[in-house]
Amino acid sequence: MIRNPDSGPDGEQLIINYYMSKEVTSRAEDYAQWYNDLVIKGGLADYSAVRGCMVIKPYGFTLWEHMRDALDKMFKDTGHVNAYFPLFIPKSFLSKEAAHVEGFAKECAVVTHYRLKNDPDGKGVVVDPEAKLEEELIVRPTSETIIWSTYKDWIQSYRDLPLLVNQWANVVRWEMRTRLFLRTAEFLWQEGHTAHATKDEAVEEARKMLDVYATFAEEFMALPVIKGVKTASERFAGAEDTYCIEALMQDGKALQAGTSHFLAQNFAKAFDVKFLNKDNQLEYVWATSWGVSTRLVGALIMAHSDDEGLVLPPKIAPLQVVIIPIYKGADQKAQIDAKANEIMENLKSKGIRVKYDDNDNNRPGWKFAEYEMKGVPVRLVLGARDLENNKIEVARRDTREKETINLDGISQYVDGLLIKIQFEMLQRARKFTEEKTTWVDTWDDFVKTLDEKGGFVAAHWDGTAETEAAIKEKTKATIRCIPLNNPQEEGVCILSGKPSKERVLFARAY
RNA sequence: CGGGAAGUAGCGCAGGCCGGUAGCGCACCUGGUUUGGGACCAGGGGGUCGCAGGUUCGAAUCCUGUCUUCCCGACCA
Repeated sequence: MIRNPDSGPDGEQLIINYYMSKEVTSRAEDYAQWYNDLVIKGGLADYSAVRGCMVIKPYGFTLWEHMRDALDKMFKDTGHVNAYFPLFIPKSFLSKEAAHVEGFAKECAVVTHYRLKNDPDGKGVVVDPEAKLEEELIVRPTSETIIWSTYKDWIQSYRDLPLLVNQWANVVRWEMRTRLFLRTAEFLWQEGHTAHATKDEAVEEARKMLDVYATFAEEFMALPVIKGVKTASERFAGAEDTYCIEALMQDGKALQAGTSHFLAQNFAKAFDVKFLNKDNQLEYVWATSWGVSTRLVGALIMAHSDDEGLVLPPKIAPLQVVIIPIYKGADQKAQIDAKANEIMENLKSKGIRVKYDDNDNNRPGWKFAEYEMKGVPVRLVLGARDLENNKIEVARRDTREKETINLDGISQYVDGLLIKIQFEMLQRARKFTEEKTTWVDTWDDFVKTLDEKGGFVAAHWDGTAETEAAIKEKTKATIRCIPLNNPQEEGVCILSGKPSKERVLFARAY
């Protein structure tokens, strides 16, 4: 089935070359196609036989695992524990919170039957009409309802609080239009669901988890984000406040990379979750929920990659270093093998994910291009000439710079280089985001900036949903967020001219 | 869900108008020569042409339906 299973670090089969085509559409030519090419040809994911669903391939899943593991540790470090709730939600649960059902009803997959039978006409199987469920089940689009129906049983007194639970799961939202990683009908994510005794504590939790997301995005994904709060119309269905991290992609469009919701007592009231406080009085519980998804992989691609392929930040790259030999004949090969294996062991002992690709089926140039496509941060090239001079060629993926380094101390050098690459990727992305953030004060400048420059546009807004909708209608731009700690400043709304106290961030978005 | 395009070997495509039993490049297998930016020679294997019906002596080709993907809109993480 799977041919050519290259062996990666610890025997993982990370690189599977189904796709041998060499061309990636350039960003300038067709940004959307460039993105698709990278996902497919970079070996991250494939289309599947199921509409709107993708297959995450080993290389892409390893990337996700590294993201997941880092986040999971951060959740645990902030006092959270993992649990698992059912995929199916009784239909009646969804309708208990009015705003929630309204937000999700249009994109729910529904289970109506529990059995198939042989087609009486002889071909295949059909749904058995006798096996209709009394109450249909919704495939979770998110788990607030099933979780809060459970929390009702878990929470009696203030001593049961706070309840800090996270789950890693798949969810289904029946999207009209899907895009690999960015919007698929089924996706992987984590959803944290917490219960608190006080409003302040719940708000603090929502803000804390937003900070966790922002820290993760910057430290691991090298993705600078803006922390903010959503306007009422962009709020999560059932939330009182939705916080978000917003990131800017290379094409100037914004992408919501994570959200954290202060749910107030909405779900507690819907599911009747009360606790006895210290004064022996019953109160409704305060709630939060927060999540990031495999969409982050899409963000990662669009923030850093280039026309040669993926560019992955070292901390989460499935492979951090690849070593490629160049040799003539078996004698040279043997010498190079010995040195390459020594380097590989040294790097592994530093915890670096490294692969020595001495596969003789492909020549060096082919491998260079292949690992550039896959976004491996550092490439080491070791040839007979290098061995003679006690040198090695070091190439970094992000800048495509090559240099020749003394072989002594190469593993320390690479260790440092990975840290440097991680840091510089963040610096570059941050500079890009800053340069693509424009302060404008007039409608004409607003439209012109969106059309010609893209990016975030910081402008005054009168605070009404009507104006927000009108701006979206006219320009396709939405209010991405009202930044946290936003400076207060007198001004007038760019559209209505009414007074405003602060600027908000507009952008066209994914 | 509306408009447009597409589906033929693992990948990229030709053939289709004009029906007659499928071809090219890359990849793959064998042998050899090679290896500092996607090598070359020779030989070889692989496809019920997305799927299901229909028309016909005969369908990749014509007709109908259906599934999937891409692009543009409306909805959303």
